[in-house]
Amino acid sequence: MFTLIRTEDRARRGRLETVHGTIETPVFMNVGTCAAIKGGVSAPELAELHCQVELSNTYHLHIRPGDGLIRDLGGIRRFMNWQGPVLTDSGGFQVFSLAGLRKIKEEGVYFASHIDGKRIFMGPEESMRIQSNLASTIAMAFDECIENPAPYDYVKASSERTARWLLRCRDEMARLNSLPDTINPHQMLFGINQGGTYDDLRIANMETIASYGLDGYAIGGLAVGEDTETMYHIIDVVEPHMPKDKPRYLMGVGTPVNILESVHLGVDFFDCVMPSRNARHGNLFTWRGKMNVLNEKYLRDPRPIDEGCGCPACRAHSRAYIRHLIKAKEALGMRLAVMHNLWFYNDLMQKIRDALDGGYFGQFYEKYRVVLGERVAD
RNA sequence: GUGGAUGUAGCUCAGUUGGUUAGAGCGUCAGGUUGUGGCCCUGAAGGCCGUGGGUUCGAGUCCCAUCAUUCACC
Repeated sequence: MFTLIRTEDRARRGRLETVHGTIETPVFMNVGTCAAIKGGVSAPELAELHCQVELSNTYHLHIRPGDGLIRDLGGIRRFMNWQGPVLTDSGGFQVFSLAGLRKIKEEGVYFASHIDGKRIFMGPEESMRIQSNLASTIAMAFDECIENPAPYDYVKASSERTARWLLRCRDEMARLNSLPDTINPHQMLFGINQGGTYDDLRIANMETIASYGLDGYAIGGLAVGEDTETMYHIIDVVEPHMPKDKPRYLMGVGTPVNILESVHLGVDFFDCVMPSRNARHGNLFTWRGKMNVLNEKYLRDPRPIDEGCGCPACRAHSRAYIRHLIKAKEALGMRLAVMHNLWFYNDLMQKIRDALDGGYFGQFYEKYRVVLGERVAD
């Protein structure tokens, strides 16, 4: 059940109630591909970082350790001891970004595992069955994610096929949810909009899938090669055609500024590997902009990463220490950096929600769309 | 002490029969990273080629001496 609490122009303050807890939106979902946040942050610690929704991945968990095993152990939430909601990505993106030797047909995709090269088939029904076994709160539709730019005719054929796959996802999900031994019989399904960088294909696709009456709608196929202005343009074009009373999810995006701009355009859900991946290489986010803590100027800097930050790294450790740990490839260095960035992203979303609640999101947006994209001065 | 081997970037090493401005990997410095393969990409700085002499139009390369490191044998 999704409720719009307040809007300011196109920006939305909402609430999604699920069987695994309530999600306050706009929200950033913390990416834990293999039922783990890379960098060594456990699920209970994730809660301390104010994470609301954990994101895991169908493709990776299907290959290892296997969705049957996770089902036997009570589903992914029990497996990783995460109390809150979980969103599982369908595997569509990974099939196209990781797997080798793929062959796309109407029934689904034939591809080779990136772990051992084993031949695997995944289609809409397989993806739904895996996600049902994982027993996530929200399942994503199985789609084809096309890199931009791509030829018009190919994008048209592909997005139409993805829409046909979506109906099969919906039907299979309904069947699985009605089975007596399903772990989460209330599993939700989000459809995914495709259409590359072509306005007419995006709109046609969105209008088609909006009629399917799903639990939420995602914009996929962005931040995959096109420039940032094109990405904003597509969101701007598609958003008016998305159901107002359903959550909107922009997949795989993005930088703090990307998120701010997209909330401004009416998006509710986000996920991105950026806070964790960048953290592992010393790129940290602060309220005064971006920082590379590996820079030599931080060699003897006794200050925390971001003064005023309440994260476990900033409460206890200096820039000099964290710089040393990452350079020495100590696991603790990555862990502290990842915790900081996840805390920052969750804090960013909290402040966005506060601004929407307080009716000053416009001012907040104008101020931070500039600051957050800059590099910290000192 | 005798004989051999090796000395080139911070480290490990390429460098053709002597021929433009001496290269690579790693490290360092600085960018990038968007539904995650603990990756990957881009750029930059950094050299009296152990030292001194010689041969030559021209030497990292050939010759002599010397120093250092190292191995073998006394």
